[in-house]
Amino acid sequence: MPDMPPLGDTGLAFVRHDHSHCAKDTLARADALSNARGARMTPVRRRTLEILLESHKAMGAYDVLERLVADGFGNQPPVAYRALEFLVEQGLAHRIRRLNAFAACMHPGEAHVPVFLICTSCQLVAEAPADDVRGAMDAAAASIGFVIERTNVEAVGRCPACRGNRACR
Amino acid sequence: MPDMPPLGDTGLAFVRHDHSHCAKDTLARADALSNARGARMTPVRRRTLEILLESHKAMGAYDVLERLVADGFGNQPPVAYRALEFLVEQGLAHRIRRLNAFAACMHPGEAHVPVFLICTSCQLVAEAPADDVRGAMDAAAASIGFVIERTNVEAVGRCPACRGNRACR
DNA sequence: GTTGACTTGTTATGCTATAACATACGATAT
DNA sequence: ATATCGTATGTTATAGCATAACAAGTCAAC
Ligand SMILES: [Zn+2]
Ligand SMILES: [Zn+2]
Ligand SMILES: [Zn+2]
Ligand SMILES: [Zn+2]
Repeated sequence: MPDMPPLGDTGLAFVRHDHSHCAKDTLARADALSNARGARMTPVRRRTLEILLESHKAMGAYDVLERLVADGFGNQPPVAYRALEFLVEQGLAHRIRRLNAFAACMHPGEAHVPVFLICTSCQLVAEAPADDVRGAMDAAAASIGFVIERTNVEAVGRCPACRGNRACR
Repeated sequence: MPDMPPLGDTGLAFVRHDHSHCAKDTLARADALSNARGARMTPVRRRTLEILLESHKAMGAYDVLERLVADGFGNQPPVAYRALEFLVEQGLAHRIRRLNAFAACMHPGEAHVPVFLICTSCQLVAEAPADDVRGAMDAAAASIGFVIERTNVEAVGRCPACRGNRACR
């Protein structure tokens, strides 16, 4: 694969790339990770992850549900919410609170602080590497004796492609 | 005021302090700011800010609404949402997405990147100063050509008081 | 006093999320 | 084998969050 970005594939979402390979690879890593942990990657859960991996956009639970229904799974909200909850717990997906939506994790198994860059034009969501963001937050918190357990760090703005295009996609 | 924290009152929410003074002062600054800008601080809007300022907790729109109703304002959701929207636009309140709730800004008029520390035990929310958090985010974004417009940075964890108490408050 | 911009009230609806219970499945132990 | 137990899924019902759209009131400028 000659014109793929290097392994530090930050912001891959905003770069033209072989997404089918990208998705397949991430799914494989997720499977391996689940196996190694003894977590049960059941059909609904795996299908839910596949659906999230179809694009670098975030999906609402009800959108995921629609897709699951089409595949013959139960058609009530808990079906989607439970599968998504499992994926989030396993670090295979992230919840994007700003969008009330979920996105597949592009770095499953790698220790990383998810920082999301959300393009307001094309709706793509990239997971940026920002370990120093977490460092800065820990420092600020520590200065007042607060101990951080979990974080949500999200930013909306415009991706390189959309800033280039007048009309955007 | 001898035992008040110094002006860099970060994490004030987690420190015992003269909150009535804290609230009155913040409200006064908000009023001044609105005046200076020609923004219309109408009765509902001002009352909404007062309600948010009653504590350092975040409040859901429907909780705010209940209070507004008790004061004789309209009792439909848009009444609360519109007032809250105004306050957020004017930088007098912040939306805490993780909680689907709103909190008064404790630094109105000061340029600041809101970083919220949310205690899972006592529900208090502090606005920490973390300009280097924004710096780190901008750097990460810039490295892939993304331009950040707005951010949500939130952390849940435990505040100093709650870590000290076995049973918490 | 009429116009026009803005604010508030009100109706109605849509979207997001979870509690609670029933059923099915799969592994383990007797 | 079959009883048992934990886990996963299906299903019903409801709770919680948010906004569109229109009507009615307010206020200042012309
Ligand atoms: Zn991809
Ligand atoms: Zn991730
Ligand atoms: Zn205070
Ligand atoms: Zn603030």
